[in-house]
Amino acid sequence: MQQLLSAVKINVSEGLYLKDPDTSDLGRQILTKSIVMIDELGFEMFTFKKLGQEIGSNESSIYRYFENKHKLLLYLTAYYWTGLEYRLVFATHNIENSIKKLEKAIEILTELPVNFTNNTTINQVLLRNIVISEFSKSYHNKSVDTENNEGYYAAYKKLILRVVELVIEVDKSYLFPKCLVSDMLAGALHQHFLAEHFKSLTECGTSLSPTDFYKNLFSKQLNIDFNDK
Amino acid sequence: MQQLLSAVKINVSEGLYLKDPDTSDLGRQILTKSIVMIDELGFEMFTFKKLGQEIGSNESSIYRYFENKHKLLLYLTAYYWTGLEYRLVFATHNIENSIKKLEKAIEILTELPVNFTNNTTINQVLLRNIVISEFSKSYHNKSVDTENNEGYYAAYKKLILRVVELVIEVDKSYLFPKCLVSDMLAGALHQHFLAEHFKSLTECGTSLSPTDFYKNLFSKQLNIDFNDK
DNA sequence: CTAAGTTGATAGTATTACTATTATATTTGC
DNA sequence: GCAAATATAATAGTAATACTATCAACTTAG
Repeated sequence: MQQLLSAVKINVSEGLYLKDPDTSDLGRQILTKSIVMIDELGFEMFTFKKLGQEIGSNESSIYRYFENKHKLLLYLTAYYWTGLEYRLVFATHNIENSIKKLEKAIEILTELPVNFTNNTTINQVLLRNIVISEFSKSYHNKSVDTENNEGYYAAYKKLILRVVELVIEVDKSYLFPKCLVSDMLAGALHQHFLAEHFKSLTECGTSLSPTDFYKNLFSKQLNIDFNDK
Repeated sequence: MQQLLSAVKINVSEGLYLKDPDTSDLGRQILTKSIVMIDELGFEMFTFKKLGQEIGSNESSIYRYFENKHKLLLYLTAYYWTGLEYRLVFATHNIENSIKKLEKAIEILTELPVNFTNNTTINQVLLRNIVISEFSKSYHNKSVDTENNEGYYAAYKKLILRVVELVIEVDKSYLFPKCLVSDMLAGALHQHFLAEHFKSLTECGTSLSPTDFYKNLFSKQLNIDFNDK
């Protein structure tokens, strides 16, 4: 399975780049180092000039891959959500029981990842940090509707709707499957953030995790028991 | 009550401004117009220079009130959360039944506001729009821990912890009161945003609202019925 | 009436977010 | 092995941002 995953090439919406960064050394270096630098500096302080200096390349060369840093962020987050969906599909495809399936889905969407592929270009752990802190900035802007039309959020939406199907499978009568799943996906990021910076606002920490919270939440919402055999 | 509320002066943490904007004409104009402009342009496109031009004043004069636009955003959002807490306290203080109390709290925290005070400086409706789109940006940055220590998020935390108390009053045995409330407060903003820009990811829209979702959520989590008499 | 405080106007700096141009490598196709 | 195409590097330049500093003008309080 590990090998299977490492062989998967994750495709990201073409509008997000000018030139596919996964087809050249420089492109892959842009991905690798931008993740490290955005994690380190935060998105606002991160610039293409600084990135160029880090990778011993030139600002203008980076602009040939990405129109601007916002598009790069969209690329990285789309990559993240697509990767999560792959994981979800692989991890659940051979589970028969739909409750067990949903349980697995919750785990995958709420847990912090380890580096789950052998991909050496993209550091999954740092990428997850970026998604926690920066993803909401990618859609909280005035061009969100245009960008949504361009399909830049397709990976995120697809992932949510896939889990919505699982929820419906478990409880057809539940009124808010979309709210519940979209709440969980954004909420899990938020709870991880609170656990790090606003400890007084969450029970999540060393003994309890967002996964525990959302499993409990889902089981009561859908009137199911994840501990049943 | 309306008069009582309009007489309330909302105090915001002193570190957020260099000079209290509520003590001069220019200061109040900064508040009034910045809300309109941030709502219109989005926070990134909003600048003190443009604001100065709008209110017929000078960039440098605005800098005498706020160190930078980030501090202004923190001021505005702190003002918003403080105002919400006032509303919550006034609306629940004469309710005996703790379930009814919690129900009221959910309504206040998840509904879109009308202009609930006579305050002519601050447009509550626009301010709420700003909170929906921009609040998460205010804490998603590298100085969040310092700013948290300075008390810049005190209003937000106080509000959450007040509702956490209500949850505990209703169900002492529930494991995740803080998660539940912090999830709701961020989640309600998120659901309103989805309803506007990602309709496929939420049931919230014309017939169902975030309030409906979270009332349903809380009632199942805490095993209570908001429709009981 | 004077002193203190408030505002306005102007100027200046470093940085950002690009675009354009040209030179130099490197790859590839034949 | 060479020409052509492509990729990268280097440099320069622009408009805008996010400030800081200075000084003059006006307002207000004692």
